[in-house]
Amino acid sequence: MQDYISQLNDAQREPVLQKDGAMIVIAGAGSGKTRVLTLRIAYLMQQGVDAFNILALTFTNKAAREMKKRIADIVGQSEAKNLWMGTFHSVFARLLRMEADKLGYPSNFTIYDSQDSQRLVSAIIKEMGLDKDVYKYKQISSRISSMKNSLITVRAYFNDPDLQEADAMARRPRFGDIYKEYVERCFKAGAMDFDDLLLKTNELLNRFPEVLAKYQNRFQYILVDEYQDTNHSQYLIVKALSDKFQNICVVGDDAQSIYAFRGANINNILNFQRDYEGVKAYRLEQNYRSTKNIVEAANSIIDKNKTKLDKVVWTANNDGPKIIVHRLMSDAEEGRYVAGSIFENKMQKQLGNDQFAILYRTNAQSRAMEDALRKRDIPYRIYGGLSFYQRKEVKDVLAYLRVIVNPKDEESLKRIINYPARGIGATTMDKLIVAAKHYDRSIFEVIEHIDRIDIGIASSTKTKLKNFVTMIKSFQALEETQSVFELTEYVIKKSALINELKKDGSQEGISKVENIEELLNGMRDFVEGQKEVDEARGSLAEFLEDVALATDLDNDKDTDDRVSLMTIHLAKGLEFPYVYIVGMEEDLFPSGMSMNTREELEEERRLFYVALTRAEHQAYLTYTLSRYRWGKLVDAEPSRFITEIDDQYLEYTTPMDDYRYKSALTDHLWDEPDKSKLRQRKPVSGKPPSVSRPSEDQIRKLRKIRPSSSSNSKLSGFEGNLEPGMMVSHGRFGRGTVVNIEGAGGEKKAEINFQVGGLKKLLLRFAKLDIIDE
DNA sequence: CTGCACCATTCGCCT
DNA sequence: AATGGTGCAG
Repeated sequence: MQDYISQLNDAQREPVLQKDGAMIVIAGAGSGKTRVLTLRIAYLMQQGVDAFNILALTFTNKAAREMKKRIADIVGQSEAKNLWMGTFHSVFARLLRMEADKLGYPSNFTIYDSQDSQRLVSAIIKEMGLDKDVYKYKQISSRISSMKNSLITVRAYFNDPDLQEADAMARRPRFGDIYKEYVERCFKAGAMDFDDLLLKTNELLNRFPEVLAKYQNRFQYILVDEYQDTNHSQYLIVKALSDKFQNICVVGDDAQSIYAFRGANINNILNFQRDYEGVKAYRLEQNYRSTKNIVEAANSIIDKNKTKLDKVVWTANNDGPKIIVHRLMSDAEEGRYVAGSIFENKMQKQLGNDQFAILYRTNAQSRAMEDALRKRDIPYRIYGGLSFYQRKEVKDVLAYLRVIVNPKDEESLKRIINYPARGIGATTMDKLIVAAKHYDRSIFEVIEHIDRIDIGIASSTKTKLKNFVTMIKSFQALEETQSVFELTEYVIKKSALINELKKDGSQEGISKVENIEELLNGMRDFVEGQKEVDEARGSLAEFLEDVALATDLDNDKDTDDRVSLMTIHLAKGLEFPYVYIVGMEEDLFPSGMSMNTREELEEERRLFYVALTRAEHQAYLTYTLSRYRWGKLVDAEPSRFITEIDDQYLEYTTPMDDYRYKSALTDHLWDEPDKSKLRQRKPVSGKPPSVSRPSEDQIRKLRKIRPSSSSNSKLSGFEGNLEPGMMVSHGRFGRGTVVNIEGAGGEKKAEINFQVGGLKKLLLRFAKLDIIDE
């Protein structure tokens, strides 16, 4: 243990050795935060803290597994096994299963993925007879999701005139009714969606003080990784659980906050110091990952953002090569260039494929890269996109399994009740849904008692329904004795699902059968793996939960030597010697949908920062002048992010005359004044930055100490904005404390706890507030 | 009820 | 480009 600790630098060592209390570690990219987290946990255990009393929340399950392994190396496998470690979603799914009955849920509740949620919303809109062009199910579903992430329950929604008015203005006055029906249907189906896993945890902890106490006592030490990407719901869970002991350590980097679109609130990290007593703040600023050139280029990018904590990442590494900027005519050419460059680098430097990553903003961009890599016979692996478990044929098999575990699962039942076709069509389903609503039962229960009710279903159809139920029940009986693998093999045969697929001899059909075989192989591994790990039975329910919450990164086959292709979001936390960031174009990166507000643009910029800082040795930026989008060829122009990098770190490798030629075809490029620098080729020399650690004086100069109205805000970074924790005064309500800020622009609202009037939510557009300095 | 064919829609990042 | 919904013939 001492060996490990002595290998840390001073900044890393301090947070590892501080056993108790609240602390925040602001960790720059590549500064060794995983090491700090790992060693901190190991150190805690060595100091006598029981593994059972430690909760560590990580960003991916893979990160949790790896950390656990490293901890096991230090403190021993048998101890490390008892740690609660995983993503928010998987940890609290596990907790909810143990306490489900308190919330009226079965412990074998189903987890709806976003597709399930969307299908249900879509069905509800249809059933309610609403216009599907006005009520778009994806939009509605995502609004429900953001409600839940902000802990706005159906009741809270109907208690908030502002929200209802907003929906009325958006011409969807029935949103609340859809939301209500959706929640009820999920409950009746014994299903929780992703957001419920957090929302229901909050509900559990709020409604049952004894449950809260139990877990507060259990989780005496809490660690949260990637704290900058927690949403309000997650924030409250952490707050509640850590409230008693206040031994909380959060780690993160505000500059890498890239999940606002799914409710992450960067203020959680910016304001952490106000949430706990005597918070110790640590900064990890030395980057061990990348060359000086990359680190400083990345700094020059993030410097353009206003919302950030003050921190200066530096490195003692070599300068390294400049970032290559290369322009191409089309996305296909971009693919060829990247594949060619990878090929050359491999040959010249004798590198493996796994030294390279291609990063893009959207999954759709992977296609051109794939084609080019295939032509060059370069092995690659795509992460993300349509994940294996979301493919139709795989989901169908899983739907059978889900119905076996939880017959109330409406979405799965609807998927399989007539697949393969067994004469139970839409008309019958409609009747069943109406009946289910009428009797307040699940559809499956209605079918079970189909003989005893008259809902106008022909007796021949009733027989078919009864056969279906009998089949499912026979599967259920088998679940007791058979492994997941054996059961599934039986199910796909007996349900005739596999025959249905085998009938289709097309290329597609064959690949579907192969996918199901792969699923079965995965199950076999799961069964074996569970046997090895501990005596957990490897039950069907556990398998389904793993599958529901698995990210594509979790299925690590990273032993094989392949080029990695993924979105920048997925790349967070990873590193590669050579990184190609493709599609550096306006409207794509930054995304056209994120250029409306400063906040959105800053998030895109952080995303670019994340992308660039994945590179250890060399980064390439490519952009094209035209690209296929939505099946059409559209013009493109270089991303503003290229020009935002300080020129001294870049090398433009595209010949100028070439550019001029193409630009004549796209005249508007000449009109953009600040694109002019793209036409210059920079001299290769450029002054190399100093090698030593910057002096305190330099750091002070580099850090932008920003004025802040609050005195305890060493880490605050906002300019003149209203923030939680501030004291304000209002003409009518008097003095109060800002509890929360939500929304943006004209919709921006502050939740304020007034000393006299209590909690109020005010639209900043209207509210006349004065900030009171302490 | 089934299956096919065509039309329309949508098109970000993720658990 | 790809998926999902709708309409029609059997």
